[in-house]
Amino acid sequence: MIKKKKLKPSKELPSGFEDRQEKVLLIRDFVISNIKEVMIKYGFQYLETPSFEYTDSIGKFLPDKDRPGEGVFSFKDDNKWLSLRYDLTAPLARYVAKNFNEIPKPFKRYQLGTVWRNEKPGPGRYREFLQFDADYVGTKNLQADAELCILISEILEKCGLDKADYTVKISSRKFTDKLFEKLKIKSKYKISTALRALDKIDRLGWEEVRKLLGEGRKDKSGDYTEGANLKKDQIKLIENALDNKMSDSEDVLEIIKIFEAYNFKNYKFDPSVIRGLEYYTGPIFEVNLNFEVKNLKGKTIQFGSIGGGGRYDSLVSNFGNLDCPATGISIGLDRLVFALMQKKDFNIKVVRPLIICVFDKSKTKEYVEILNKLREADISSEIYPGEGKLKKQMEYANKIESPFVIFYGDDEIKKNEVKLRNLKTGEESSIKIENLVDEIKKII
RNA sequence: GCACGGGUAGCUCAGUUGGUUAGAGCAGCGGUUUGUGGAACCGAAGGUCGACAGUUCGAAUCUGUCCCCGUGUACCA
Repeated sequence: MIKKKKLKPSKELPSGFEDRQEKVLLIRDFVISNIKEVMIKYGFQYLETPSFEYTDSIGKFLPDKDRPGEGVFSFKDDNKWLSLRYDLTAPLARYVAKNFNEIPKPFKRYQLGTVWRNEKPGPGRYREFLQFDADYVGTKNLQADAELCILISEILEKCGLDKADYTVKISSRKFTDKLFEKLKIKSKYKISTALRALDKIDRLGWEEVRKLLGEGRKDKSGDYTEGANLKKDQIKLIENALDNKMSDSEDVLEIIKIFEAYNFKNYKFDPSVIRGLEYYTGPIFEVNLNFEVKNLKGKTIQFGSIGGGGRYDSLVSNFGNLDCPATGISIGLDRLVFALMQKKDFNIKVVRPLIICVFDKSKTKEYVEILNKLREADISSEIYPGEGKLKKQMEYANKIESPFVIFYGDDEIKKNEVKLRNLKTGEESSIKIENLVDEIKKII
């Protein structure tokens, strides 16, 4: 026999995927319950769509690639390409197109769901994450856009953030369209390169962005990025237009008016908000946090936005000849939770069971009697689920941070009582069986 | 994709100019009272040093290729 190397399965996670543990999940649940309350208050319907869609219905199809739409996870099923959704907006558009006659117009829905992106992960950026999405479909009324910004603020404040902790930035695709028109910049390449450069002002600053608008930029690792090759005076004019924090874009002005009617103040017009290039057609928004966020090693990181959105008046019409304007906003919940945990001390109560120690397996019936009394009173409890000596059972109780351990051995059974040990203080007390539930309810 | 850094025990890491059987701390397992945890002590166990090829009497260490991870940068509907 030839000895072959045993191939062990890898215990590593695919890059960009994470195990999420209880503490984080409980805070995420808290955020989700706040979201649901706010959405009900604002009159939205709850919707769920599947994780997979046909590839051509969730994004652009790239016919020259063997694998459709780089950036999504796809596989071929029965000769048709399927992909995991990369956001909740495209599936919504598909849903609206499919159910166009049945749904009310306007249609307001919210959705919570996992989305997947087949991209290189980075600090705080995963390839699988939970997204929250709220959309108004079938209305051009800019009150919808304004309400989205307001409702996001309400959610954030419900989660414990102050007004100073975040800013809703708004702009409009029309602002930059107008600007480039004025400067007679017509090349699509130049416009998209310039937009991407402007999107980086927050992170890189004007000095670097000027290079990206001009000839190009070399980053500190030595990598070179081609620039938009604009002329110096054009760059200057762009800079001036963006520094002048007043919008000349009608949709932005109207939204600001609506904000005033709602007495909503925590917004900022910021023309450097760009957000993707493809489907937004009008107002765009972005939600930024104003406090420092540290990574797991304690290093302060550029956290970027936790969410954003905008108006996409032509997305639904891609599915057919449907005239259907829409606007939406989304939040990356995992990122929000990560930041919230650093800002606020959540004393989320993690419930741990009381443990009934096992002295003798043949006494299981007696243990179960105690267990049933506790569980009937909704007290989290268990009979020690492993095997081993009392020492091991105590170590287990300690490790899972159980509040109390119950001893119900021969001595106690004879006296019709249990011994209760407080794992924090080490105190022990004897309690008659009939008083057990009441006594425990008192101290827990 | 591009650039730089890194892959040694379950985890965090050390390993000197290439030299016998590759080390530590923590965790885990057993014990120091078989009815008492969080501390301490003792003991045993745990690794084809990311993969493959090459140089060499000899490779965790040098060279090449590939894979994976991290950071920056680009892309991101």
